[in-house]
Amino acid sequence: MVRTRIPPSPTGQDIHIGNVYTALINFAVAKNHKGKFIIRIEDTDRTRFQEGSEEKILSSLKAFGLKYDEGPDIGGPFAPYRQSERLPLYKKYAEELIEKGVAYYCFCTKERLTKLREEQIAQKKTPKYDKFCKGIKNQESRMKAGELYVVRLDIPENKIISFTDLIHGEIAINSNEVDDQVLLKSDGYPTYHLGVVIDDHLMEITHIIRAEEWISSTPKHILLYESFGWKLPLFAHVPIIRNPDKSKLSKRKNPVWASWYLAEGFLPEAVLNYLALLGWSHPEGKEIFPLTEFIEIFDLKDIKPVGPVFDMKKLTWMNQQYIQAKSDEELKKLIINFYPKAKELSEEILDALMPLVKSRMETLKDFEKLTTVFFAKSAPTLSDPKEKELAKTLLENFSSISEWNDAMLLETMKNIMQFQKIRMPVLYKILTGAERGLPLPQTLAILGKEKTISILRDSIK
RNA sequence: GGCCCCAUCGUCUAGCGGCCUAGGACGUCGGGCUUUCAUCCCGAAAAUCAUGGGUUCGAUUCCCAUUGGGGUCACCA
Repeated sequence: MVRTRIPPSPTGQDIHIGNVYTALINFAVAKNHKGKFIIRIEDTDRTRFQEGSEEKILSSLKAFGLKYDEGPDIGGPFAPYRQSERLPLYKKYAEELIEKGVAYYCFCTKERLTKLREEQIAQKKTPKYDKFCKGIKNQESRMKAGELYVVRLDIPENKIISFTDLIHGEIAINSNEVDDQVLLKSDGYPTYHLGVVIDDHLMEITHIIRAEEWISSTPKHILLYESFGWKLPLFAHVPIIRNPDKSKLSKRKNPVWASWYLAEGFLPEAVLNYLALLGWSHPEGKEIFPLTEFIEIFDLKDIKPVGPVFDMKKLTWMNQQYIQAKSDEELKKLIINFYPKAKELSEEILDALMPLVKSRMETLKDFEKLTTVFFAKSAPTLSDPKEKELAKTLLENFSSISEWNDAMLLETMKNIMQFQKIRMPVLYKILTGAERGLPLPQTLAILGKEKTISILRDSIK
């Protein structure tokens, strides 16, 4: 049984879009193998903990359609799925490591650690803990005296630790490059390294699929698995999504929160489709395909190890494609849901608007600015005398239209344009305030004669 | 800086030794359609396959080096 997971930490206002990408891959691998996709909240950093973050993360995941089989809010056979609720476990395993002699207590103060690091940096050496506390005397009495301590992993010297990454292949790192990582913090919480390994094992995770930035700490994890005598899971490090300047996608340079994309009117399935195309391509060269199809044909080994740049332009195009593929009825629902004010319009108007609006929306947000004329309470008065004159002409001509439909309106407008030697944008400006927009005759036909006339009256006041 | 990962049009990518005078998509620029703007359709520009060495009858494809980019070096994940 394939089991994958993502371990978000509730330290931000929402889930990072890069994590949505990782979640997508985890989800696809699990579902492709008819396995389970799990969410485990890694809330072990009390200083960075943010209230409400977990709820937001979970709701975003749901909004994107990445339905998880086990998680903190829905439970599962390996509950609890929140690390803060599993504290005794980590302590127990940390002690086991001490007993086995592969970890040790450390009483070093922040000050000593800082000083040590500064010295090492001054000597142009890689900062590393000097194992000062390894085998130190009086441990018990110091602990009893209330001294703070941590548990550190005792990294062996000069040992090659290698593993096969499903995306990168063989990766070997010398243990000399690895620091004696703190496993259990002085507040009793585990660090990421202890927490993931224990929980991934206990929760029977088969594939560790995470971002590439974790490659360098994988040796620590492997050492832990070996120390516990546990079977190693499969590792796959997916590329890190980049800013246009190639640096790691960050909120300073790009919108990164999942809900931002939703709030901007991007469709979840479009975002997922776009994400799927990063580092991976459809065997038939398809650009647009549903999640179900992706799940069916996706294979981890086909992911390219290169860090792709996040291209908002292509995402926007993708979104537009998805909007166009919607039926009028579906689109209407999406719009009302996104922009509740749309309900002020009658069902009839909304229905008539859909085909007009569909090919002109890149995001759901675009509906608002495309349809302002329908929501305007009164039209602004024109100041330009020429425009005013034109408005009068329109008023006269429109008033005499007996059959108020787009064909008649177009005919009338064409005549005026020809006679006045003007182009369409001029009429747009007068009637809608903008120089372009939805097809004018249709717009006015939907608006109705009465409203159109009143706009023109207002404008020449 | 040490270590690790990576390297095909501006961007996402196809390519897994000969089919490549390198294909597709986004974007860009032309054109068509047309009542504006879009959609849609057609076309164009755009990569000396980072560079230099090998291996081979033959390298975008394999190997090495260099260069460049990224990641990582916390009681954060």
